[in-house]
Amino acid sequence: MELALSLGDAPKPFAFLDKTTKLSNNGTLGFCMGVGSGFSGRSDEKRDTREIGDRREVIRSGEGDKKISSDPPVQLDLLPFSPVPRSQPPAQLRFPWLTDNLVSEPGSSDGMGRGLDVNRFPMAIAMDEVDDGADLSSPNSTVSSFQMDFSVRNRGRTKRDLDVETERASSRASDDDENGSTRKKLRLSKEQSAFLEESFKEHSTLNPKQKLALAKQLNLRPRQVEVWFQNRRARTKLKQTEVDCEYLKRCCETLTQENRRLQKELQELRALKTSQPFYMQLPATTLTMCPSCERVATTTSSSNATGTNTTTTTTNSAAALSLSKGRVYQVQPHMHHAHQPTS
DNA sequence: AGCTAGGGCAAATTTACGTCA
DNA sequence: ATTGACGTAAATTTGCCCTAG
Repeated sequence: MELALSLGDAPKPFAFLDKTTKLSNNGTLGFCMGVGSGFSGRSDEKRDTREIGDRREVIRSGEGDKKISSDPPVQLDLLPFSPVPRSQPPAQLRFPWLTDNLVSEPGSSDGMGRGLDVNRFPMAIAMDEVDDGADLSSPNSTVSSFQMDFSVRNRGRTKRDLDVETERASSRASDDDENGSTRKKLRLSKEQSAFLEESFKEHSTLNPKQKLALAKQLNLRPRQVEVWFQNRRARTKLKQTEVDCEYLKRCCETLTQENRRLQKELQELRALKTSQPFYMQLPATTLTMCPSCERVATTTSSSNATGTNTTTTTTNSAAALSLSKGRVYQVQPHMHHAHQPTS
């Protein structure tokens, strides 16, 4: 059995999962389990990641160019997962609502565009590190769907509610920046969290500009945004691990049941062999499993007046096993046979 | 090629906050 | 109203990897 570890890699549902589910429903189990490890595993593993299409493959240096299976069976669909590979400089990822919000809207008094009006925050945060470079504004940018959703979501709440909530978080952050003494831990407001969550759905990692833009947008320190994304990735991985664990448990149970069933069958066959010795008079049949093609060759030896006659037929293992039931047979492992052409 | 500094990330851990009995 | 336990999220620490100089 091959276990390929690949936690939460692909953003799409797994075809493999459907397959294994089907198999399980039939009371059998596919002997190929992949359990994902999307965050490239432990830190002590040398790793490299590369994006191929919308797929991300994890390559560990200790394994040469061997790739971990990219088809894990159970995927908790929590991940956006199209992170920027380390090996290449982060391309400008699309954050449509960000790019818009960073550009002063013509006719907009606050200059922050639509959506979260962070200018309502009384405390200005130290954003001198924010690069006001032109890269942040895209000529093709449009109002993002999230921004629309964000506004809709807040519609039921009063302006005062939002102000109070976000002010609490941001003012605490600003206080910390200012006095620099004891750093109080702040809870992000629901709006800030939701915004970060939406960003995370777009991209689970941020390049520096996106980080700064998000920080500015939410009136947080860039470090806070960075930490939030780190923790979010950790949470996602934890959840995925739990899901994988559950899946493996079920696999284990199924395999145990199958093992019991086979043991029982074996016992029955043995009992049959001892209770009905007349079967021994039948010509002995040798089942030979070819390790490469997994075909079973049955060799029947019979004696006649002129000598021993041996015939060999090749069939697939399932058929051979079903034929062999109720019949005395010998199993000879590792006997190579000449592959006969199959029609 | 080897070295170093800087940055980013994962993992582990700590700490502060919010909730509930 | 207070308190302690507990869960969770924010923040910190540590160590590794990668890249640029």
